[in-house]
Amino acid sequence: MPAGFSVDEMKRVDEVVEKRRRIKQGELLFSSGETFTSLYAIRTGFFKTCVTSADGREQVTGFQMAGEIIGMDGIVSDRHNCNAVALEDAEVCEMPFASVEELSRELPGLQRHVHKIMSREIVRENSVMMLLGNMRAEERLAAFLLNLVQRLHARGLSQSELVLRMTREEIGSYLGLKLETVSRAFSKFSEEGIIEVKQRHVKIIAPEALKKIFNPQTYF
Amino acid sequence: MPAGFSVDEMKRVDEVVEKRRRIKQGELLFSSGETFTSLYAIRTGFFKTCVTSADGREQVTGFQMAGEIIGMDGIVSDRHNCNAVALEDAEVCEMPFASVEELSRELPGLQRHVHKIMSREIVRENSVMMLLGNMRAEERLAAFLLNLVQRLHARGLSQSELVLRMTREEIGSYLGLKLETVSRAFSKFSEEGIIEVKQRHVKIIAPEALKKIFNPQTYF
DNA sequence: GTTGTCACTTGATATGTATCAAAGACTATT
DNA sequence: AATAGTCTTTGATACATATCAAGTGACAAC
Repeated sequence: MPAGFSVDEMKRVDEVVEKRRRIKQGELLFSSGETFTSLYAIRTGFFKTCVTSADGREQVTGFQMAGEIIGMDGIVSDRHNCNAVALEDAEVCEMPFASVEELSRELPGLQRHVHKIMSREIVRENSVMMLLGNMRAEERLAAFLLNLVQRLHARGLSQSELVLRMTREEIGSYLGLKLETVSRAFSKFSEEGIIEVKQRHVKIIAPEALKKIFNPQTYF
Repeated sequence: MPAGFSVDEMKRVDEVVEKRRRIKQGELLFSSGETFTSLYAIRTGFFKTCVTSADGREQVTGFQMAGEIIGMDGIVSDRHNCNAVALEDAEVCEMPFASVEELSRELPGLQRHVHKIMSREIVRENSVMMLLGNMRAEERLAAFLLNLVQRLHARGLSQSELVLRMTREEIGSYLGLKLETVSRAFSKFSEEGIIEVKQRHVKIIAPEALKKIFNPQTYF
């Protein structure tokens, strides 16, 4: 994944990948409390990560797709601090963190890459905090949809059509809303002709309108 | 800060600290968009970090005190992605990130330490997401107070008394509440004899009651 | 001591989202 | 093709927090 490596270096990075692991839909890649050993690069499939409070409330902390790295929550305490659940059949590369650290001591490019991945996660969570703390339901959903298509488009998929891998409840958990509120926001967007929704199939008709909802001030 | 170094190693870690910088109350240590060069270790004082949306809404993303590291948001894009504001006169150590990376390639202990700090921030933000997404006003404030005293106590200060360095509005921004709601929650706790509040001076009378509010299920 | 400013508290009301409830739509199983 | 189960939509109502407004208290400057 990191660019700018020689053939030899690339080979060594490849060797860090210990093995591939297949995860079926609904299964856990890792769970909270489990000993941390590895980061995982998602090759195919779609995950959610979530934390659970002592009294059982669940908060989805992110949705991850092919090419993204999960497991960094485990580094601090040598135990995972969240659950990672496959939302569709998935395949990941297991990268023992000790090997990642060892090799990144030798390859500054890899080291920098690891740092950037963790920093990106911090910055992403900052913007989720902004969503949860300041935005209204429709703004949250607009931001969520725009973020999803943008990431899917970066993977060669459509800019305008997407298939949601998660339920309304999971979207709601991520956005700090109840599933009914998510459903109503979808319906509202649909009525306004901004999107077309058919179950989990979403077609974005008016991306500009979504952006306007997400961030009204930019448009006056 | 990291333990388990030899005298020589400790000396080299010390050398990474380029210079000290004093920040007056209300001033910025760094701001969003600014070029990222360094992490900062807080020696004394108290900071908030916050992000601002395009339409001017502000979200406080954290409060940081002596011994904590800020600036990791800047690594991913070589630009800072949040503002760091001193809430009281402060002194920080500037640690050029290039030097940190260089030295941590030689000292596995330092490397691990850097990784843990970033992972800790990811995990912290996960629990803030839980707060913002699932908890009610009083639960949020209870969690906030418990977290603050716990961190202050770890620095040798009282377990039960604290002086807030931030306004009700800043607490509210962090917790996704309006300042009036924060104020009402303080008053409620005070009426119930859980805390004593006198402006920014807070005395925790019944920590168990706070813990119970934060997490009702644990107590039945 | 007086004035001004800013932070905070408290009350009344408004509003957005949650909750409760029921029905409809899709998927998987048999 | 029928059935069960899950997910989703929609309506009616409840509730927590926001908003608006006024007043109080603390601190700094003069």
